[in-house]
Amino acid sequence: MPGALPLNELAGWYRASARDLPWRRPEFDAWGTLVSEIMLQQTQAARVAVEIDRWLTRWPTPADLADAPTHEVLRQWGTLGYPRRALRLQDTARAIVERHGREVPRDVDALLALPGVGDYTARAVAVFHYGDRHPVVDTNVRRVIARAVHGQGEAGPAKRRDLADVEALLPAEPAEASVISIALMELGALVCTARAPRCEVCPIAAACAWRAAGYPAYEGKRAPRQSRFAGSDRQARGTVLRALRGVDVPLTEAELAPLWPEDEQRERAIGSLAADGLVVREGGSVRLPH
DNA sequence: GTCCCGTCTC
DNA sequence: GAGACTGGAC
Repeated sequence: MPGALPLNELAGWYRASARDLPWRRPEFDAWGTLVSEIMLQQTQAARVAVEIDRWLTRWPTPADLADAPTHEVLRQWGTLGYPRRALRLQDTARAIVERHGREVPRDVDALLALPGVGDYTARAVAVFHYGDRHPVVDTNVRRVIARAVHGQGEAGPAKRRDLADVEALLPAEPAEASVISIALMELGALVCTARAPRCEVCPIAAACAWRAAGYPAYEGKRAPRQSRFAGSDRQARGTVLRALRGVDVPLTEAELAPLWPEDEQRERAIGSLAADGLVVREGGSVRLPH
């Protein structure tokens, strides 16, 4: 087992170099933290940063979002991507109102039970807002640990085991553990990046097992190649939903047809959007849910 | 064109 | 464990 990470160097680097992001402001409450973490699941921080304040101004509490018309929630979600997250966020707001007395739960298992909240998001809220001690493991953290601790260039597919691995290297004190978790994420986002790591400015380069081994090429399993977006069902779904966000009336199949001329794929896209609850078919028309 | 990268479903 | 799911950056 390689030596321990220099945690003091890492924490010091974070304090000096962290980006000034809205959700790191001290006045961000538990709800704001949860909303921002859901948005950050699939979307770059810079894009979330320009949307989060507008969202929280409109729906400052779970009760406000629970009562909102779903079509307005989808419109406000805009082009953040993966709009099923917006539906699940509203479902989560309703669950918080109904099951948790309008307060975002602190307990990790209660958070995990909320729709759209998985291993990363549940612990991010418990750690970054409530200050509890848990491993917060996203892809950045897994890559940093893979390199610095295990001497591997890449992390390979996510495993449950990763949580225990990270937990083992966190300081015992919850506040210190929280800083290390956020610092590992920030290091992976800014310095220990996937494609062009900037080892010359890395605060833990001297202890990095991958660097010490001479940057061996990664031999393990890789995530499968992502299929093409152009011409995909994903693109067709996005095209239909974008059109519906832009109007406040249902669109007929005839109005949608020119936007995605291939009939079979357009129908499949509308059908899968309806199955997800993102659109409603009514007669020969398609609309956003009320 | 390639990469990004958490949750859910199967 | 594998694949679906968006839109934008590079």
